[in-house]
Amino acid sequence: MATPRRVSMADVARLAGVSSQTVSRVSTGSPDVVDSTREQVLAAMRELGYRPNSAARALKLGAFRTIGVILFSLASTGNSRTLEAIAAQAAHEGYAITLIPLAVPTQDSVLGAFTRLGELAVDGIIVIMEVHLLDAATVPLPPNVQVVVADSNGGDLYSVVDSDQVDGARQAVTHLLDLGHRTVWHVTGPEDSFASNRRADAWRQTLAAAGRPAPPLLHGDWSAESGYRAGQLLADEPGCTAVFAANDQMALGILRALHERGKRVPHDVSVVGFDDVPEAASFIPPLTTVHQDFAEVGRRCVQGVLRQIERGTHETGTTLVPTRLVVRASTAAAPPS
Amino acid sequence: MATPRRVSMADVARLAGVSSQTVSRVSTGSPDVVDSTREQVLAAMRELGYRPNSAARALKLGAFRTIGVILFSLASTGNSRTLEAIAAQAAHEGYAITLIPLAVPTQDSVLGAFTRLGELAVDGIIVIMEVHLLDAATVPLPPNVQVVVADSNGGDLYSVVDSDQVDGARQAVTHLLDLGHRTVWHVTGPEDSFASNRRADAWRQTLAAAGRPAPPLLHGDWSAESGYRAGQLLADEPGCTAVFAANDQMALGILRALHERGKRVPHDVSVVGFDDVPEAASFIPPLTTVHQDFAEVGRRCVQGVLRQIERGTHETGTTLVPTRLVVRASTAAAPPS
DNA sequence: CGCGCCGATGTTTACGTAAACATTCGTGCC
DNA sequence: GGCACGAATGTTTACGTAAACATCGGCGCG
Repeated sequence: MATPRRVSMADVARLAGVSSQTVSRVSTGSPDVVDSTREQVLAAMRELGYRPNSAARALKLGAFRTIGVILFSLASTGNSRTLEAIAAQAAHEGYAITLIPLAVPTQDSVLGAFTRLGELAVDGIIVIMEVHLLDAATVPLPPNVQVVVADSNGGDLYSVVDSDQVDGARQAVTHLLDLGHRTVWHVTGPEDSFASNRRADAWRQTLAAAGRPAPPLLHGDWSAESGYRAGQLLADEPGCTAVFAANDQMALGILRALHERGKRVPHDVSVVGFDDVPEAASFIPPLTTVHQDFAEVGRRCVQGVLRQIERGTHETGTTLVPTRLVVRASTAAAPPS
Repeated sequence: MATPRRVSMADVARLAGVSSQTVSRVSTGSPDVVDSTREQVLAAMRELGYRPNSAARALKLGAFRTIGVILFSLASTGNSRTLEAIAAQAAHEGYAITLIPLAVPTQDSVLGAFTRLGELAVDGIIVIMEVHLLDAATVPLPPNVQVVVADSNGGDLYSVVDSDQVDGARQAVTHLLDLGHRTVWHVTGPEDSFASNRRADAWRQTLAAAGRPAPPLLHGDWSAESGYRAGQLLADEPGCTAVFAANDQMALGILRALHERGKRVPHDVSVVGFDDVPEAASFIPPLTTVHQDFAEVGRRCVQGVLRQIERGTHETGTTLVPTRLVVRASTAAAPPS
């Protein structure tokens, strides 16, 4: 177990017959090294199996080429996919990702995560979470660390990247109205979710703009089970011919409830979801839903942080990634009344 | 933008009127500091907002309290959930997670990831991936970095943690046979997946042990769409009354195909899945499936790496996490023939 | 032909921490 | 009461890197 001391620049320098500073120059890609010397150094590196030590580099530079990602749960498709895109884009830019999962979504734990990331000397932070848990006044962030927030509400304090929830919901509702449905019922997500609230707001406004009455809101919690319960209620509403669910899981539950109660989709009731999870195309029937481009959200998060890191500026404002309605087989013209 | 130089131990020491070494002792929790002094130092830390610099600490100690996680995709529920558990457990043990996503699952890219993690001075590595991509002979791992592999085949070279695929598949098939089905069809995952292969092997062996003929294998790729295609074939097989799908997504596709062809589940055909994704309970009908405890897999991965890190030993062998059949409404007694 | 400039490389230093070693001081024991 | 010991704290040093500064040598130009 005797750890054979790591190969350092000094070792490489000795073998190559140059100073360690020249090795450093080669390592950082400085142009001030003549080709022949560079070759010699590279050869020595190869021979010794030299790996730069990022700890020493970080100590010297005060930066790690690392982005911290704080999130609460990976259980949702959206978070997973966003994280995956973040990781991929960061890797592409030569940055590593340090993941801080939060056991509970409280402000205290977010604070703790910021603290830990501060110690870890990350260059930037991406928070995948509702922003109401953040409060700039109490968060002791190192001043040179930049933050981008995904899946959140306001871009007042931080730079925010999000899917265009409002337009997605609008497309969904409009689609149903265009099919001749008199109005559209809505099953919403948890009350403390901004994404859920924005979708509900857009649903209400779209109905209002079309001069249609808004049926009472049904409350779910993103889970298929909660959608199932809502679906049972909807099945008993004789006037309900169109439902917009705030996500695909709840839509799945609604489909099952309607099926069990003998309501045919889309013949009797049309259903639209939100997210476009890969399985949505295989629901019974294949689900019409609003596609979110999580990969793009992740990419823009990384680009946003890196831009701020490079420029040393702090940005605010919201970047919206377009959503689009994917029409499948769960929606059809309203039944003749 | 003038970066106000970070607070260092020296600053704290000056304010507290002690040497920086004493600050270091307090910071590392050494017992050789008298309480009154410790209090003074802690007060100074609070006042200045001191944060230990993990880069310097890592440089000094040669270790980071960081675990690297290499994985190919987060798209699958299993990987996401496993990663989440890994992150949670690691955080609990005071370790950070550095995520390296692989764009392509080739040996070269795994090698590159190892190299990067080597530079990042991680203490251990967890690989969530098929192990056939690893080849100890060619992977230049720092000798003091420990590796644990999840979701893989052999524990010859590394310590492996996996769900008990074999027992899960056995339970699924046995359940169907016990219901009176003459035999069980199987829709398998991608050919290069060990998990998929093990489930298929166990399926075959369980049938053989029961003296039943094994129908031809149907090949899928984990996706619901591939399950749908397999389901279309199965719907045309008059003798097919029971199907075991290698994951829940494919089971979903099968359910849709059977539904479209007028086969009733479970009345005409019973279907069992694998994974127990949260939505499985809301499929039409609710899916009987094999539950995997991804959280436990993640936990054991972390525990395995940390144990090796602490002891400085290299372990091999496989740890199996139990799986269990969850019976819902997609399976029933075989129809009278 | 000599001077100055610039490109290539070497030397020094600092980053923040913790181990190793040094020092101080009080206490107990002979 | 002096001496040895050990607990508490201070001093020195090294970890590996890269910036800042120093040096060296060659080449162009007057």
